[in-house]
Amino acid sequence: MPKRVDHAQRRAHIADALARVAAREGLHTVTLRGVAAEAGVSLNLVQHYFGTKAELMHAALLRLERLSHERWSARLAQLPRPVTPRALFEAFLAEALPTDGPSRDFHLVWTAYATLAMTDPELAAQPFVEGPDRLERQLAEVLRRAQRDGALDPRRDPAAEAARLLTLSHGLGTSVLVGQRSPDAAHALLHAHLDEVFGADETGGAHGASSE
Amino acid sequence: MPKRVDHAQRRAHIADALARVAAREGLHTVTLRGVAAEAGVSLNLVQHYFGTKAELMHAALLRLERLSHERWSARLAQLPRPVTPRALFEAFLAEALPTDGPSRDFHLVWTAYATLAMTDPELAAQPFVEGPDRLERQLAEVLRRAQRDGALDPRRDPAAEAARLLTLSHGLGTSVLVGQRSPDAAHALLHAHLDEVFGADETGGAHGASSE
DNA sequence: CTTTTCATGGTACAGCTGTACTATGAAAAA
DNA sequence: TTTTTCATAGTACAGCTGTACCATGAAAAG
Repeated sequence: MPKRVDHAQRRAHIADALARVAAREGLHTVTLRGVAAEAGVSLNLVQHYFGTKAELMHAALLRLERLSHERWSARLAQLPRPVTPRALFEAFLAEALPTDGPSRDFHLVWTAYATLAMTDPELAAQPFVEGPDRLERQLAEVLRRAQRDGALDPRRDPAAEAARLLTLSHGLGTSVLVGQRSPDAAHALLHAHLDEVFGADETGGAHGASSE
Repeated sequence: MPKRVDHAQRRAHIADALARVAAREGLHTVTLRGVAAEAGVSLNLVQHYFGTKAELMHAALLRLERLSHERWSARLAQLPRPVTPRALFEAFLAEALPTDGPSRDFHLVWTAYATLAMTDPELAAQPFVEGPDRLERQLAEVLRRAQRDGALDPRRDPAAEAARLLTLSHGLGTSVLVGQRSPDAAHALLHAHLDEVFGADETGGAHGASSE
């Protein structure tokens, strides 16, 4: 055998290059040559590790999903214990909104993929269904626990609240990406929503709906 | 002068053809030849009425926006008077979700355009900022009136509630388009949200969150 | 009737894209 | 050392895309 190369690493390197190009110029402008140039490799190398463009696109999507999942897990892991429901949802809110540059890039490309998947049946719609579904169940479970601990009004439906929060954050995310809302405004809105769900009406908390 | 032709009509015909192609196969697959074939005209005719592809794309977007605005106005106009806030929001909810085929097609293409606008600066992001902004102000005004009439808890912030409702409906719309949620489920969720905002908790209304 | 105007059609062309093919050189295996 | 294996590079090619150009015919204007 010859030079011995870590295939997974090479594929990740190229997939990341695709994500950068897509974030900068749009997913629809992605070409094999463009990705190769961004990755600093030859066109043939991209072909060698992915064969076809469709497979590259698919692999880059899977990588995006994996990285996103890992970021979320890492953020959860470094929450101060014990993890209060409110803290967990604050973490979610910080992760789900495109605030800083890298986060914005990720959400941009992810949204572009989702749009693609709406019409391209071969591009698996799985990530856009199973991913959110899993997150929704996870959040619903947290809410159920919060109810048992008395931190959430027992009259609320945990599943519905989880769905509403996820949907709201997603909608706010795209409104930020498109330039309708500032990240701060989105953050404030989602924060106010959490206040309402967790019943901060009477406590007079000085959270403020302004920036920061 | 020769044959006399209604330019606006020809342009609308071709723009509609673009929308159909985009709804069926994705906005990224749109080509001048494809649109021409869909419209049943020659390639040159598309060039003749739009000159460049960028202008065709732009014109089709403007037409989408105009048609959407007209649909919304028409739905508002045929509401039974006097228009109660709740009825108006029900109408909004019915218009904003991709339920039937045509509505799904519209939201699909609209979302694709929005995704494009996130990275293409020349494609005006205006429609995706000014449109929602105007709608948001409109809904906020309705909520303010509702507060004066005692139909809405005065402690609620009309602007924030309008933003939340719009964002929620948009998020639900994409979740339907991507296949995560059924139109009925989205409808039920938004309905429950309205119930909460308008305070239907204690009235015991039998609205039901099922498929109707 | 002539002439002009313009809607419509056909075709050509340069550029880019995905993909296939061939070559080379280095390192591991024999 | 010889052979094999594979990472990497270069190149070719057919297809499609946007755009420019030319042709034609009919209807309005003179």
